[in-house]
Amino acid sequence: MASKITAPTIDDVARQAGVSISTVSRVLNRTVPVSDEIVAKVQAAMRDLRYTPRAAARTLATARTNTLGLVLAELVGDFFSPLLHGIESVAVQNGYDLLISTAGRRGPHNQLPHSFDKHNADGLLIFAGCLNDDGVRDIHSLGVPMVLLHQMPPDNLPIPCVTIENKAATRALVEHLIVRHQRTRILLLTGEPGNEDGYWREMGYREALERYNLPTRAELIAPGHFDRRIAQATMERILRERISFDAVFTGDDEAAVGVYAALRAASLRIPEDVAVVGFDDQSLAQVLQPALTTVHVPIKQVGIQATHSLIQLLQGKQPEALTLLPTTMILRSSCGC
Amino acid sequence: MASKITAPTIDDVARQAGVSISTVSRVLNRTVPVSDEIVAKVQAAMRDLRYTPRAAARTLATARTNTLGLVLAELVGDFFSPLLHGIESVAVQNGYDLLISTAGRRGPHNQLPHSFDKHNADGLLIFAGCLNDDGVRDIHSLGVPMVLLHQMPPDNLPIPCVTIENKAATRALVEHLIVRHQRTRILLLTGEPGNEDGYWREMGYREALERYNLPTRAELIAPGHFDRRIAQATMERILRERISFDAVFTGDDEAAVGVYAALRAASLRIPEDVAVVGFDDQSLAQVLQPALTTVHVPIKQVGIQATHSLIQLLQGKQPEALTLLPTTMILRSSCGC
DNA sequence: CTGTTAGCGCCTTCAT
DNA sequence: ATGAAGGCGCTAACAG
Repeated sequence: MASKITAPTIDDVARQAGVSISTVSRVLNRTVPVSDEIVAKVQAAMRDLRYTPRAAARTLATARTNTLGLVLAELVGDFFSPLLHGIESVAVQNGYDLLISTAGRRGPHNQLPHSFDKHNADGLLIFAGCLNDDGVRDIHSLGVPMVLLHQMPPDNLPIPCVTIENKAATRALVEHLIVRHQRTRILLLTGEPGNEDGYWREMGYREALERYNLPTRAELIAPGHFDRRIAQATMERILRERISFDAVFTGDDEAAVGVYAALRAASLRIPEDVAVVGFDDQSLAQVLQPALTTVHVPIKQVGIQATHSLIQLLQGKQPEALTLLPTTMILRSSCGC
Repeated sequence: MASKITAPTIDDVARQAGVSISTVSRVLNRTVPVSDEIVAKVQAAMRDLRYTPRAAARTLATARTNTLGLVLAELVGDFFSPLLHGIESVAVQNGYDLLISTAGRRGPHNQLPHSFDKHNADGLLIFAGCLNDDGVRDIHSLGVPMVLLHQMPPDNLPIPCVTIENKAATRALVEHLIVRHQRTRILLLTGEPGNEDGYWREMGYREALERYNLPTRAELIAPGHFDRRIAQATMERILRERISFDAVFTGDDEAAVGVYAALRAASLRIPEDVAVVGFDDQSLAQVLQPALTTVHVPIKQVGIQATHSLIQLLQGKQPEALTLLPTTMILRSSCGC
């Protein structure tokens, strides 16, 4: 395209080194022993010519792209960086490139972004919220290797899934509020409908209340959507309606930001008037004043594990069907500790 | 690989539709008019067979990958998400995929990550801190279309560069501290050596002091490296050494987090005892207490502009050599306003 | 408007 | 240990 002088090909290298292209290919791929002498000559020729093999040609010949496709919902937030970081580290370590794509923000779709058919990547890493069950089924039926992150496969399809322990951690957190800090009217800010993390966190919340014979009041369950603005709006409404509460489980840390803002605007003190706890332990959590009590999520590990599983799949091995990464409660000051 | 049954090719579609492969290719690429009737037949066949063209084959035939390579230093921080978001939006809009790669954290390298030769991507987006001057020269001499982000090309090479206005904004910010808030001993936390943003911010700082005949004291210039931990360590040292100061320009918002922590630990009040200002306007800035006065950086725009420039380059057009995006001061409470 | 054919650059049997 | 030749799937002239 840009340069008129066509880049050197394997033929150029072969000619320059006085060998056949198969030999060049062999030193390139170390697939078969080649005499040291020739290896040296070939490598010299490659260096001279500044030769680099054309990825497309190899792919066409081998039917492997050496590329992992990453499908994400939205490239936002504190969450996404460590995840990608984890994925990237094991991908490069295993010689894979990373092709990135976002599914757009309109919620789960039933198709991949059009560029992502099975021929651009050897396998797919699919984050929750990108593909609905139909979409997952479809890709799977095409025989595309894939692993799901924070989302269970439909119909018990044998698709590896990597996610985190949500329910028990939430229950422990809410019980902490009840037992340690004598809170009885605990507000729950939910995730978006269909979000599995949100679903299990809600289950954990309900279990904790039940366990201590506290009523589950409908007016104490409201949308937070793991979003600071939505959480703030919800809190403002609840304050306006004078619904009484003495604690709030914000669903995630991002939502906690909105909760803090609303509470501060209403001159309510944290944790004296209202205890606040989040989930994720994003880097934000330590910055908030008072520092946020939350649950640590090993998000980088999620990326690492998922990528490992995918690579195992590509190697014909059988990865763990479900990897449930442990989470741990982080007590800071916003709960009253 | 995974599926034994080889995926359908253009030949299968042609056979099924009763036409030649060129015709199929034509309806695929809309390069030449095809009769409606045949278009319909071909599309039906494609749908039946669940056909998707092999990207590698097209690439080999056309010498185009339809992929943009993104070279980043580290996938961390608030900074990176909006940048990637901007890049991604214009990439997909123009039919490009995104291949991501990190250069590792060991500072600028003189080579691309090995997977990133010119044959994997049509062009490269290179973020500051990934490639040193030698590296940039090298890639450029290969004729690879590229644009630099937050980094100027060496030797006045004609490589488009997209960056932001650092110096004037910093000067205005520091002058604000001087004029509005009567600060005279203003600490500067610098970026890493070689970081261009940091360099220009330091220049702005110096100009502001000069302009108001304030001395530039060596002990008031110390490393922050745009990193909260390093900034915090530096602040702790400065407090320990009882160096006197009444304000600090933290270099960026991330460093401001460390500064806040150190000042709080020393029971110094912001802004009464020490005024603090940052740079970037990351989402953190509003979360900090007191809310951080800073400079807004249109980081998503940087991504958008850079990608536009790269695409222009790929289209043979001549993009702006240097795009300097404007920044604006955001007055919040940490400066005393 | 449609079909035929020659590559694109590399890997991979198959010989040697 | 090395060379020769076919083919991966698609596009792009070139005919018709």
